Amino acid sequence: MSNRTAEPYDAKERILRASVDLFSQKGFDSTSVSEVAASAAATKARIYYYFNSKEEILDSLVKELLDNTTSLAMDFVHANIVRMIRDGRLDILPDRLSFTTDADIVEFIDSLKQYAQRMMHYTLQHREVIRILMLESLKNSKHHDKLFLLLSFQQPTEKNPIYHTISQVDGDFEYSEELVLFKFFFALFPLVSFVAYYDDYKRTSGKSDEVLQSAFLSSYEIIFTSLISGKDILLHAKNE
Amino acid sequence: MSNRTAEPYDAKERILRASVDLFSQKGFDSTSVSEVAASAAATKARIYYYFNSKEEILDSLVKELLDNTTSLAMDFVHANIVRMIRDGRLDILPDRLSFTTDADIVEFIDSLKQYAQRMMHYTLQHREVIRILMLESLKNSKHHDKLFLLLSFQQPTEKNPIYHTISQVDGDFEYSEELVLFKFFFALFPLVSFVAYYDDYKRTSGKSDEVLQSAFLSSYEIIFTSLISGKDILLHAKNE
Amino acid sequence: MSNRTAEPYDAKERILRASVDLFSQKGFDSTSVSEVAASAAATKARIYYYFNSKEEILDSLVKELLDNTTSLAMDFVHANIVRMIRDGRLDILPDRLSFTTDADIVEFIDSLKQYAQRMMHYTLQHREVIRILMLESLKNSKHHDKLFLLLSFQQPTEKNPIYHTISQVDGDFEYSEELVLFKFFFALFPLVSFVAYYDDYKRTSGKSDEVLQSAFLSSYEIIFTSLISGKDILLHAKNE
Amino acid sequence: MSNRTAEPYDAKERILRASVDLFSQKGFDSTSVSEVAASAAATKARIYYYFNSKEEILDSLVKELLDNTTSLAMDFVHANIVRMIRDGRLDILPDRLSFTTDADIVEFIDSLKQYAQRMMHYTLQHREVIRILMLESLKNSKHHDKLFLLLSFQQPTEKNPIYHTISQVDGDFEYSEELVLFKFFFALFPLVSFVAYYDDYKRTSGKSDEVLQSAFLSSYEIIFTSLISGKDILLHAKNE
DNA sequence: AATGAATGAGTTTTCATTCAT
DNA sequence: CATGAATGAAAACTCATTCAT
Repeated sequence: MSNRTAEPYDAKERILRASVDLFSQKGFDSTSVSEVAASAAATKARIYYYFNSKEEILDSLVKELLDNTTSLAMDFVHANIVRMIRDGRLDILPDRLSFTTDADIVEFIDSLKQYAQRMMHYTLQHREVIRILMLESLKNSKHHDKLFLLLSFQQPTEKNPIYHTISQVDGDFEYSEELVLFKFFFALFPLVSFVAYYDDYKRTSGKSDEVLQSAFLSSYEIIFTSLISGKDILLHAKNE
Repeated sequence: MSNRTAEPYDAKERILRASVDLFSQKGFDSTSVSEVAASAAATKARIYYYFNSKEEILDSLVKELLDNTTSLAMDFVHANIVRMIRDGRLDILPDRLSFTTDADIVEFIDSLKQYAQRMMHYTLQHREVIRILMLESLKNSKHHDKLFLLLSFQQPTEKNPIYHTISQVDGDFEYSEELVLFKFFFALFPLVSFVAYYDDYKRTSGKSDEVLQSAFLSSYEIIFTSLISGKDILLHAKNE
Repeated sequence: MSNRTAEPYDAKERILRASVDLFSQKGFDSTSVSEVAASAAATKARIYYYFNSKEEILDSLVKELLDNTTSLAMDFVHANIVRMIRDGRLDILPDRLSFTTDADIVEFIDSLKQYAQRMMHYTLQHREVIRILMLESLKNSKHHDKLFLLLSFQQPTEKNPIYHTISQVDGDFEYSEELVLFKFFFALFPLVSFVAYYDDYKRTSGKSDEVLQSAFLSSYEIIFTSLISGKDILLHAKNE
Repeated sequence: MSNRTAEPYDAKERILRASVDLFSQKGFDSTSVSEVAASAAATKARIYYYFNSKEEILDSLVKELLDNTTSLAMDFVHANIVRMIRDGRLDILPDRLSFTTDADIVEFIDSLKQYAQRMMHYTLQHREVIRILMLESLKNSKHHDKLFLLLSFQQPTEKNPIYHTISQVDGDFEYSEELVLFKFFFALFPLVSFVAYYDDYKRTSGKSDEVLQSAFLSSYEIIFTSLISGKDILLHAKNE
């Protein structure tokens, strides 16, 4: 309100956007504050007026992503899992979800589809930050474990809010190690990878956004369907 | 041999090993040549005697990984796919592999298991380089697309040798986009992710190497089984 | 009075006090205006509202010290030296003070003791500023010669007021070079050093304030007694 | 030997000399490495090749001074005090030195004069470093206590070598607090002050080096004569 | 009267690379 | 073969000061 003049965004926002661009293109370490300044049409000193260090810019970006994705996840958990457990329509077993009726399964899978779509869209829109997060998670950086936190929807300061929330309605639920590992590397990482490498894959494949995204969601659906009782691949695995 | 003194490896090898360690811990950009020199007990000048630039060290590491994994893959292709196509026991369809008899399926899946195990073991042993490769692939670096090359077993100088080799025995084989995407993000990336984050996941989960690796292979088996005709999840997807 | 709020001193005073603290701890150069602002619970802009520059804060502190010590010295000169010269009880010779009677010596030494005590107390109370002054006097700063001015009780704008005052009652008094040098390095500097290093010396020696101060005054008395005719060490020196 | 070309001193020496000049003129903090580089006709990078930090330059200078002055002092202690104690000609009492014969006093004072002269000459030659040391000693810097160490001839790593040496020949010697304080502020500090402010005092007084130095030594003689039994001012103080 | 926002010029330090020997 | 010495360029960050409001 105070600044109705030329610049479309205020300086702080411009610095953050420039940082996202540059960090995701060249990596955090290889991006100099001078570059950010030039790209954001700000002076270096101005950047240090808003942020105490280069790192704080990164922190700011990472925090926002973690907050928003956690929020998305919590919405889903509340609106579906918690509700269905409360209604006695869902029980969480160590190796699968157990629903009371087939209609419950259909409903759950349906809401899961919508959730996957929302999450894919949000993370695709912020795929540069995802890429930054992946980059940092691969090093011994301050944000080393942030990708893990993201994937388990934990905040550094508090325990996994999803786990906590579900615990309150289903005191003794627990996952098998095998299920957790499967979820991690064959469900969560694929999403993160898809998003992080989206532009590259798109360029290589030459396909449209729509084709790629719907192909991904189809595949994803197969995976998470398999995580649910009755028609799951993990049961196959168990039976083997 | 030329070196009568104590050091177990020659200088070049020590430099490469130190680089792997440091690059995978701190990232390529954040590792200085001085650090590599100190860690390798060599002088900076000596590093520049063996390598023309810091980048050339990285190139060397990446090339070796690509050569070896491609080699592993080609062994499998030759020993199984090519042989079975030649013998008329296998045909590659756009969305699945078609085998002549159930025994062929069993044999193929069995060799696939062994291949997966070999590949997992090799990449786990070189997981630092995998991590470096991932790091670089996420940036606009020179090695930006090396992870893609790795995943599609292409060398920068030549076309995909697997595709090429199979083409010679099955002139018109082709994959569906959906299958390729699934393979990429739900089979290849999970392997790469598993390997890259192995140490973190192990620490977090507290499980033993054996438990983790066999859990991963079990899950992996489910995925690649589903990529083969008859018992696949992609068929499910199609039917839906 | 104008300030209804909590702060015990007005902003300007707080800034000066914070500056004394910081300048004497870290030196003028190493203290940033931001630090002063933080320490004084004021904004940087407010500091520049009261003072035209960082240097002006220092000037202000130094001026106050010089004014007050000069004032103390002038009191002594007027109340004792001027009075005794006027009364014909004292004459200043190049290398010593000459008194008419032994009673005059006793009286003079007695008032000198009291003066030394007052000066020691005042400078000890403001020892941070003394330290700042010493610091600056050792550099080629604007205040380079302020310590000399202090020690000779001169103000930058006027001649030595002590000299001037005494001249008015004793037109031809003059000091020998040797006496001046002795006074400087063996009387004035010891006082300044004692004050500047008081805290350090106290910590090192582990003695109480009282012990230290009275030990110093005893020693000091020996020195200035020796500056007076009859029982002086300078005469010894001359005789040698 | 390797560099017989243009530069009269090698680079490291030039950097140290330039640093002495600048640090003593402007203070350590206010001197930038760029200035040192320019003044030493070296590049900044070259300075950092020889010294790990700006501080290390200072450390180097301070260390050299401390080593050399300690060395000078130890020579005196060995050649005189230790020798005379061993010969039974000297005993150290809490408040004075006690000699066996008058000839011993004369001899000792004579060697003390020579020592004072040597020390004055050495410190005058290195008066910039003395000034630096004083500057730093007045702040809470790393070298905060180095002036104290200098004045008590202690090295940071070892105890006072003089004390230690004398202890070996006179197990129970000890000084009175009053004597120590007198020595500090009326003997050691005057020397340091004289040296540190030599150029300023000379300019102000307009006297020649010879006049100043001999005037100082005369005064100094009075002081240290007074520290010796028989003709001392401290005895006066005691008697009072 | 008071200040939040901003900055040009500077700071210390690092680094990949070169080259004479 | 191998390296000690050297550096131009750039890094992250600081600071005294200004000024519109």
